[in-house]
Amino acid sequence: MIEETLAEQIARQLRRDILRGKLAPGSSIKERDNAAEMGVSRTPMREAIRILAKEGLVILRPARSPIVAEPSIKEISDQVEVLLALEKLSAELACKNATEEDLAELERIQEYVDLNFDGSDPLDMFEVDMSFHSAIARASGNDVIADMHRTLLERLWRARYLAARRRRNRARVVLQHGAILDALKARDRVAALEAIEAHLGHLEHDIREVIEQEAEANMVSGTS
Amino acid sequence: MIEETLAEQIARQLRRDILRGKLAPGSSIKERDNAAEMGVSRTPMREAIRILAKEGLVILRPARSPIVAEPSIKEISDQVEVLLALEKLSAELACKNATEEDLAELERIQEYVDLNFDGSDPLDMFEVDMSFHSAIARASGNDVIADMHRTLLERLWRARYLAARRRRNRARVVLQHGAILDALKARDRVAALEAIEAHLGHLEHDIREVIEQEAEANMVSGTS
DNA sequence: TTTTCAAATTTGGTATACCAAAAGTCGTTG
DNA sequence: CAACGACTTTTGGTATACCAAATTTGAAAA
Repeated sequence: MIEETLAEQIARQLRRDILRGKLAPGSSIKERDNAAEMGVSRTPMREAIRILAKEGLVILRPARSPIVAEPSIKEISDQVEVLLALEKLSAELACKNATEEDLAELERIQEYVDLNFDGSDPLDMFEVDMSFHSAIARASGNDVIADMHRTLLERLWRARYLAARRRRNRARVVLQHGAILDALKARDRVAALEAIEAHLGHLEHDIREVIEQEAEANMVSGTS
Repeated sequence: MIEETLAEQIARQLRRDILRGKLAPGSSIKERDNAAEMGVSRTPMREAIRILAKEGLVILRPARSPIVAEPSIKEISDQVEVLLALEKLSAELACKNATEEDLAELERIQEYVDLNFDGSDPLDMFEVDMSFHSAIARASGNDVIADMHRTLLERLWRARYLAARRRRNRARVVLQHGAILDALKARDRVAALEAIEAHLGHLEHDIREVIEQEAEANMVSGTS
């Protein structure tokens, strides 16, 4: 069979539309209409919706159309809180368990950022930043942590993207990543925790700011 | 429509069979055969399998029958590691955020255990123990933590059940729960962390012991 | 006897049709 | 004019049929 199932393709398309804001939060996703619109049957569309529900992007309600999730500020800040905790735990474990390949991977990413710091697409840089953090989670050697971390990054994609666009402080990011990397290479648990906290400490604040702004914008335009 | 969808009923039934060991790890779940066997069509069976896949109980392989997951010792110990971290984080947050109702709920469970300590069904006690820990996660006030915690408890159901059956040290459990509860009520972060660690510290060891025993048993009977 | 290739079977993916429940609508009645 | 109720529409849940890919099997050839 094909490498990627039709349902997964649909899910990917819908996910893109949702994260890019093309599908407004709160809008309903009727499996009949959407399926017809995309020229597929209801079966894969149904499964695609379930996939996105699992990812928290859409909400399944009994006997109701699924709707695009509208993450509240609390939900997002809860997610960031756990993301921070997971990453601190990762760093701690990585000091103990990280293989040389794990560290090399982190270094490779950091080098890439160094070289392409200027002139590269912000969205590209953003993806690289995500991959750096994912690599830390993987370096913990704990697959459950890596999975949960990835899930949270996915769910926070939109919020993080908005926050990252806002602040063009990539120089700071590079420095902070370097501090984390150095601490991990030295297997210095305390330094690693501090570096992580310094780096992600701003994240919740940034995200909260962006989300609140968006909430206000919606308030006046009446998309509540 | 009905309260519980047919797919969910099937998922519940399959989950029971898997966790109780009725469906051996590694055995394949063919959606055609299973659907016919249970007298339903493939559609809800298919969805049920996806639900269980999300829970980690079955593995979906491209172009292959789904099989019952056979969690390795590392997977389980990874899960326990995260469970412990989440619960410590919960306790820490609960010291700050727990409402009076949260604490009352914990106290209610503890009282129930006190009263029904003797003479009650071990499986019943086990469920109550799980609910105590879930309540701690909920008391953190962070829904993401509560969700992840619940997911981990579900995935660890079988391992925890085996471990709990083995050691009939419910007296110790009651005492340790009491210590946790006291620390939370006093909003004493350090004491809470210590109490959690003391309580769950044994868990990984117990589970590892049980799982290794089972692995050995499978080794000789050749179910590998 | 071994190897190879093609036909048949198995199995998951997709499309379509039908059903039942919930919500929306409109008319009737108090 | 308001409120209640029956009818229609909408929508998700389920069953069934068909398709394509992957595996298996068996026969033929080297």
